[in-house]
Amino acid sequence: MIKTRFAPSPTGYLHIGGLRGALYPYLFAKQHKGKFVLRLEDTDQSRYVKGAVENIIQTLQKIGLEWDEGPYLDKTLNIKQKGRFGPYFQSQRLPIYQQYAQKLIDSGQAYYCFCSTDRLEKLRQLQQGQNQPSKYDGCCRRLTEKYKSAKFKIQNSKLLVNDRPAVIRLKIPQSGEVRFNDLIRGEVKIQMEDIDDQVLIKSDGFPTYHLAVVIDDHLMGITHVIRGEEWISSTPKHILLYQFLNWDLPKFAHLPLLLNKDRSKLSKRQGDVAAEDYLKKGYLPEALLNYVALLGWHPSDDRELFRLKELIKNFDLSRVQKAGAIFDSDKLNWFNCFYIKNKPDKELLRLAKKFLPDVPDKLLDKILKVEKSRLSYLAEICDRAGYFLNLADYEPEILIFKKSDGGTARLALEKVMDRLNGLKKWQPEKIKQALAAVVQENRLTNGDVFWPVRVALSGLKQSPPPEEIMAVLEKDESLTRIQSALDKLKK
RNA sequence: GCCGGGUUCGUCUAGUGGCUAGGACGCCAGGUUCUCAUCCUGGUAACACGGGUUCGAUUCCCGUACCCGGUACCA
Repeated sequence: MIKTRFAPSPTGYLHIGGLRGALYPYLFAKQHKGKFVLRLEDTDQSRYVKGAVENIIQTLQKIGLEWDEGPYLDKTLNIKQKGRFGPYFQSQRLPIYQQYAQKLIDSGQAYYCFCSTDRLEKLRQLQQGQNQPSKYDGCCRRLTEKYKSAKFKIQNSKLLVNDRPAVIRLKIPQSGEVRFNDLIRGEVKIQMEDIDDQVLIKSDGFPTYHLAVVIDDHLMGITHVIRGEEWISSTPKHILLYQFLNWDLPKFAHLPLLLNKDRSKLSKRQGDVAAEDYLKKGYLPEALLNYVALLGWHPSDDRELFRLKELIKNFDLSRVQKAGAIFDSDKLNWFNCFYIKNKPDKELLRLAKKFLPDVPDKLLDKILKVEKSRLSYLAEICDRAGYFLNLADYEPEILIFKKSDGGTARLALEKVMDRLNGLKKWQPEKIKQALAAVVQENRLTNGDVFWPVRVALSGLKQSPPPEEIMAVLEKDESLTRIQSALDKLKK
C-alpha cells in the first residue's frame, strides 16, 4: 500500500510552500487509495516556535487535508479535538533513534566523535580559506576500533561514552558513489567523497533530521518520500542509512521550491506567506488549494479548475515541474473570485458573517448577492458593505452625469421619486422598469436618470446598478436617500 | 570555493526532431452597461547563450551564463 507523509518542523507557521509540500504527498497517497501521515520533526529544541504545531495542524484541517493515522491528540496542545488523530512527534520517540544509533555503532557503520564545536569551526574556516569543500576530516574515525564495543548513555540530556561527551557520526564509505532515481528529476548521482560524515545523534541525545527521518519513514512504512528540493543533496546519506540498516528503499520525489517575486526562496520577508493569513482574509480553502496545486504541477490539457476530489483524480507526480515557481497572488485572486462567485448564497453568508458579525443575516445576505462578483477575498466585504449600512457624505457635483447638467439631474430625481412612491412591488425588475419609464416619458437618456439615482443611493461614482442597491435598502431608505440628494442639489 | 539541481510570454504552464510554439493570470482594446464588477470578443508577449549531431533543432549531446538548493551537534 502506498503511504506518504508531510513532515514539517515546527519552526514557524505553515506557509504556502508548506501547504503545497503537504498537498502533493496527500494527493499522491489518496489517488492510490493509500495513507497520508503527519509527522512533526521537532528534534531541534532551540528552533521550536511556540504555536507553530497548533498552526500547522489547524491550517491543514481547515484546508481539508486530513491524515490517516497517528497517536491521539495530546491534551497539552491547544487544539479542538477535531481530527481523530494527532501527528507523530519525533521528540517523543527518542529511545527509538538511540537504539538504532547504537546498532550502527555496533556494526561499525557509525562512530563516536569527541571533537569540540570549536575545533569543527576552525576546521571549516581553514577549509573555506583554502577553497576546499568544507567537510568533517574524519579525525575520530581512527577511534572506531577503540570504542567499537562501547555503549553510550544519555545522562541529563548529554550523550556520554565512557563518561565523555560525544556525538555519533555516520561513517561514509571512502569511495564509490550513490545513485538514486528521483520520480521527478530522474537519476541523480553523488560521489561518496562529496558526502560528509553526518552527525546522527547530537550531544544532547536528540537525533538529527537525517537519522530520524530514515528511521521514521521506515518504521511508519512510508513508500514514497515526497519532499522539498532542499533535501536532494542529503538523500545519499539517507540511502546509505537504509542500506546500513538493511531496509528497503522508499521512492524519492523532490519537489521544486516556491519562490518570491525576486526568485529567492519563499520567505516571510516579502509579504505574507502564512496560509493562515490568507484564510483569515477570506480566501477560500478550495481557491488556495486549487492555486497551490497548479504551482508546479499541470495536467496535460488546459484545465485549471480543480476541487480537492478532482485533484486527487487528476494529479500526476511525474508531471510535476522541475524548476521553482514564483508565488504570484494575482492568479490566486482570480481563483478566489471564481470560487466566491460560485459559492451557494447560504454558505457564503455563513463565511461572511465572521467579517460583519453585527449585520443581520437577512441584510448581509442581500448585500452579498449584490457584491459577490466584486470581491477578491471575503474581508473586502467590510468596505464594500459600507454604503449599504451608512451613506457617507458626498459632493453634490458627483450627482450630475458627465453628459448632463444639474437641472436635468434634479428633474430626473424628482420624477423618479414620484414613480417610486407609487410603486407597489419593491423588486429589482419593477424598479428598473420605473426608472426606464422616467427616461422615456421625459425624453432623457439612461445616464441622465440612472447615474444620479445611483449616486444618490451609494454616494459613489462607481457602484452596482441602482435597482440592485434599492432592493437591498428597501423602499423607505431608498427614497430618503434620493430626497436628500435632491436637497443637496437645491442648495 | 566545492557538490547538486534548474532555465518556454511579466507570472503559472502546454508542447514537438519539421506547428503561425498553445492555454490561463496580468495588461491593453472593443462589446454589453448610467458607472463599477461580472460576462463576451480580440490583442500583447517566450523557447537564456554558444557550439555540435541532423536535411532540419525550442526539443538530443557538450560547453557557457545566470538562478536556486546544499555545504551545521537546523530542519
